[in-house]
Amino acid sequence: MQHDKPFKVFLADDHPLLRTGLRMSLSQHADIDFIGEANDGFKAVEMIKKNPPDVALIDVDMPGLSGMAAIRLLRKQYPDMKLLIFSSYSDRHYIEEAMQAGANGYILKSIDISELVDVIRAFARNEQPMSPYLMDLAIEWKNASGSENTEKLLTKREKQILECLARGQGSKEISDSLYISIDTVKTHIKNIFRKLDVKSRLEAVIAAKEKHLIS
Amino acid sequence: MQHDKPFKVFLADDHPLLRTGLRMSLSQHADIDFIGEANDGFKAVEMIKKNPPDVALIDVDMPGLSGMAAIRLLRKQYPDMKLLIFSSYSDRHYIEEAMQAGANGYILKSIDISELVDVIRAFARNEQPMSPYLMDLAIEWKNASGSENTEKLLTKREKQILECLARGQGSKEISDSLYISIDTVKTHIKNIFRKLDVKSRLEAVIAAKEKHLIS
DNA sequence: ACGAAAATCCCCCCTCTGGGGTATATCCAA
DNA sequence: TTGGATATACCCCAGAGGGGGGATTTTCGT
Repeated sequence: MQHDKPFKVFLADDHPLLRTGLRMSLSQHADIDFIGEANDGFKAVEMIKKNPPDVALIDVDMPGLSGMAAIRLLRKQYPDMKLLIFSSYSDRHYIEEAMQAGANGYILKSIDISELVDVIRAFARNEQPMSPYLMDLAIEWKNASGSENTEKLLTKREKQILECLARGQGSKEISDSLYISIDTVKTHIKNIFRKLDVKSRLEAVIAAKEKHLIS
Repeated sequence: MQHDKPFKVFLADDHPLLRTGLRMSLSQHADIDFIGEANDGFKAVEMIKKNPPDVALIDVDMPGLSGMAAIRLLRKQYPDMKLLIFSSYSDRHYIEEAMQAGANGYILKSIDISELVDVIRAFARNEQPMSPYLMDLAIEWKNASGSENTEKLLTKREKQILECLARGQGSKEISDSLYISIDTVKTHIKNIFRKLDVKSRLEAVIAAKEKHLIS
């Protein structure tokens, strides 16, 4: 491997200290070339298009364009680029969302630097060092058509009403703000309950938040 | 200032890359001595007690002991140490909680490195470079007795029942799980509503989450 | 030991919620 | 074009939720 060209690595993260940390850490490895960094999703996409890396580490939580959205954009244009989500949280739903957006991996920021370097190398070499957990998830989606499970579960109107519920609005308030009958609101809510398998507004909001159907 | 002893700076954060970034960045400044780092609140408190710094940057979101809790512990023992919360989010309630816990400042991780160095220097020199926003908040607490507003607003039992509400439990379920009458539960809930100035369980949970009274 | 705060329980009353139907107009894809 | 999904609206009804009291015991700080 030492005789190949160095891997080109890019980082998108809005924390200057963290970018410095990676820049410094990777500069000690001759087989890795840290070609650039950005502090938001838009700049990341722009820079990556000008100078495409082999591996891109992309933070989920950035101002402007989020990491997820950036990956969705990049994946269309670069089917083979290694796009790795770089996140603070091991939330199951984030991981699922990332993989569905087209990420090749999901890396926690609490990772040790030496391990991170190994992971970057492995991805660059096409070794796909996925954790067993991520493997399980990937398999789940392949057969269970998981995307529809939460994407198309609720209709637009139902999602809209769910947002109202999450704000604590009552049926009357919702019917007033949407200019529909209170009975219609109740019907929608009943359907939401059935689809989410819950028995109260509060449970519905909790379930929806867990499934990232709402803010 | 160049003739004084270097400022001793400590960092607690669970992201190795970020720690490396700060270590590297501060190593270029002769007037700053980066004396140590920890990846969780417990280790941070322990290390700080062994070798107290002048300025400690403490991440809010760490495994084990949180940054807020660590600051509460440290503040008791070191009234003059500059304890700075280091956070990704500019959530108003986080900031309030941090200041109430005894933090001297609240620094966003998106800060530029040069600016961060300036802020650390300013705090070490006792200059208190607070943002106008933080100043306003500080003044609010001084006269409005803000600490009691959310700290002692709800009794233990009420907080406990609020937790149950946040899980979506109904009055009957709560009365069963706490071995009290359903009327008592309803009384507590009525008191919670009055104190939080809301009219429904859902609103209560939303308000409580905003005020960080519950998870 | 005292008084205040907290926790417990009960009453009445009315509205809202949640579950069960049924029905119609619309729209979209097969 | 035809059937399924969607959005709309209505009915009934039991039970939970929410607002107003009042009362007792327990806990806790001074």
